[in-house]
Amino acid sequence: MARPREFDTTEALNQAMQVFWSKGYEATSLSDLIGAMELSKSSFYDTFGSKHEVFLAAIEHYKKTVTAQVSAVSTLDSPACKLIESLFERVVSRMTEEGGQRGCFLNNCAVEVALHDPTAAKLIGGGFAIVEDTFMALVERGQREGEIGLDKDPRALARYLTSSLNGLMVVGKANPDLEALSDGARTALTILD
Amino acid sequence: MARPREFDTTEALNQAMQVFWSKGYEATSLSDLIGAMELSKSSFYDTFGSKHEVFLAAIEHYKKTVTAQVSAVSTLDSPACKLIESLFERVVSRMTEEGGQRGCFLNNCAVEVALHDPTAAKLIGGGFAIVEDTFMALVERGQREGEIGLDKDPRALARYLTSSLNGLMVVGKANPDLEALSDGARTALTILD
DNA sequence: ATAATTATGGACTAATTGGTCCAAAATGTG
DNA sequence: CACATTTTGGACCAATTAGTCCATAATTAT
Repeated sequence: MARPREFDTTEALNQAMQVFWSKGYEATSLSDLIGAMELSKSSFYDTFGSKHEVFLAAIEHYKKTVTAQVSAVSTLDSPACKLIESLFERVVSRMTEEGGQRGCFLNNCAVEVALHDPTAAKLIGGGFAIVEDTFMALVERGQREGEIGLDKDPRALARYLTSSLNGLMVVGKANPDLEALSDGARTALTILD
Repeated sequence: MARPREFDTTEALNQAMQVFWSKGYEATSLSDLIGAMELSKSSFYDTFGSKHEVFLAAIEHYKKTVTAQVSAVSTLDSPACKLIESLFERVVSRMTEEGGQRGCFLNNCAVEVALHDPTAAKLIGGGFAIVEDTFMALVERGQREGEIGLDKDPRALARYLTSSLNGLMVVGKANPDLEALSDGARTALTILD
């Protein structure tokens, strides 16, 4: 029987990503996946191959959607520093709101699987690179527009911002405290002055 | 038969911690544990109760050993800034050396289980607090000794340093690149000047 | 040496894991 | 309507999961 014509592979992948994001790779079972993706086991293996392949596809999907959104921020025409600040603010408020403690999917994957899954590690590293490049573009713009001192190395600053942002999400997972995260974020951003 | 007199509960716990640290909670099986701990399944359940209880005990063990070492750094009598720098350097060099990509156990646990295991989350949060308090003590000493400006809020700075340090380890997991991590660390520390 | 204690290996669950396979059923096409 | 295609549910698989239990064996205390 032909798969119902309205079946949406991308949406299924999105659902898979949500599950992996919430539960982690190991803790996600096949029944979790086919439940969320709303397809049968046979179709699952037919279309996606294996749990691991879906996982890799989910990482890619995250990069194409969530990470791409971050990347899109750099095209807005507010002052660069404001945009950087807004990225940090968004993370802090997401981490402290009800049910927002999933953090960043790339982040979670990096910690859980990078060490034992080189294929995934490469994809994840690519995702971090997108974020880093976004920050670098913003820093360079900030320098062009005179907000950020020219003495600063854009690449180093971008690397710093990337790891700082991820640090907030990790610490926030164990202790999603608004004051602590705000302190961390605010202090991290003083470096731009 | 009495457990061989030389049996060392603390050492067994240490071995358990090593496994959890390397593989994560979900990916660690019971046979992994009893193999590393060198005891029988029956003794395992007899002495430790369950996989989950051993996990919690392993977190505590980490706090008592590794985290305590970090904490001990604050008692050394080098200049405070030097000590803070050395903590960052240590993380960067460990993350980039062969087989050092396990990162921080608390960090890994926070990401993998904090969301679904409140008991563990509390223990982990306590571990982060030890690190934060260590940084705060160092900052305050730095201020007393005139290295760090009095305009800075020690608590906020400590929170910042804690999340920065953890950020380096997360990013380093996916991409253990010496230059990238050094950039991140060096930039993070410029805030002390 | 004997008795009391205590840890052990291994048999045993019941459930779940990821994954395969196929006959049946639904669909698209002529 | 009939034919080919495609997806399905569900049976099935072997391996593994965390965890229990007990008769046996080793140790300690008397």
